[in-house]
Amino acid sequence: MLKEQQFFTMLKSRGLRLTRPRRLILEHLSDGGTHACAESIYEALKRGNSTLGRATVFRALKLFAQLGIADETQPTTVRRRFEVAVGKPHHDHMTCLGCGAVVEFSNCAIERLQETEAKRRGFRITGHCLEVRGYCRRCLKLGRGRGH
Amino acid sequence: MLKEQQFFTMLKSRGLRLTRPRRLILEHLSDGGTHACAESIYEALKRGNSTLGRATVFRALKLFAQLGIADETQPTTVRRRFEVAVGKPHHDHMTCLGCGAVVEFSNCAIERLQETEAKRRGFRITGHCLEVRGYCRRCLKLGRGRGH
DNA sequence: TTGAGTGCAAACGTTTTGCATTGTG
DNA sequence: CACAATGCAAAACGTTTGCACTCAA
Repeated sequence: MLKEQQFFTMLKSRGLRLTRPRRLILEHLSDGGTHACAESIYEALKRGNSTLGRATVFRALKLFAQLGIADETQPTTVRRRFEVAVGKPHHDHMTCLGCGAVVEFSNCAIERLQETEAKRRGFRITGHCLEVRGYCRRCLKLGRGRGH
Repeated sequence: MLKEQQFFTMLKSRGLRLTRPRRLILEHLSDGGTHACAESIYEALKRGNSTLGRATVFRALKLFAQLGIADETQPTTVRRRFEVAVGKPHHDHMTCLGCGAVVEFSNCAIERLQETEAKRRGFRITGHCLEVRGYCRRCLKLGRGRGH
């Protein structure tokens, strides 16, 4: 669990400040347990803190993600993308957070393991999406994605 | 590859019609190769077909997905969700298309295989998201999710 | 000829941005 | 006291919807 002192240090080293909203939002994200969205955090905190703005929550979450304190549960869908589902070999994606490049890959063993997990739960799979996030070779060479 | 006659039959059996925009959009999705979004399809087709409307593309893509002709490449994110990334056990999701239920699971072997694929490509993983879509035990019992 | 499908524009819900104000370090 | 961060309102963005018109069967 992240201590407030650690948080303060992380911010300070980048010339950033530990403010009341940031403290509250991080606290809520930690305690709330499961995957929270900006709106639910906003609503929860707004009750006890009537001046909080939505934009602040969005800005804080983005910051936390950049600092590696928080992660997005699902990959960010900017625009919905579709592909023909008939007779096409499946593939997954590695998305580079540095340059946006998308590396495609496929691995049958992963698919088989998914199938195993699904069977165990009586779940019938019709499709899946695996998105790996991180930094590509080129960005790592350029020094991006070092501190995580 | 889906033949036009097949497409026509699929539509007709549901009282739907094979229209010029639908034919063009499906064609583009097939030929275009990679994951297309509504906007890119719209722009591409707009050039040769000046009366096409954006809404038509969105409606067609939704229809194709319902018919099983097309699949969404990424899971649909309504609101971005975040979780604390420090000292929390990772888990993935199985989402039921019948009732919306989310089944959580985790499998280290899958994670290791991802790592292997990443290493092979010089990619450094900072996170990932795996969403399996299909039908849960309960919905299957109720007869949902039978047709392919 | 009928009603499914379209194009347009306006509405929607989530996220971002501009800017004057606040408050941390 | 400087300037990072905020709250607000307006803009931006992808998507959906209402409606009169069109066109496939």
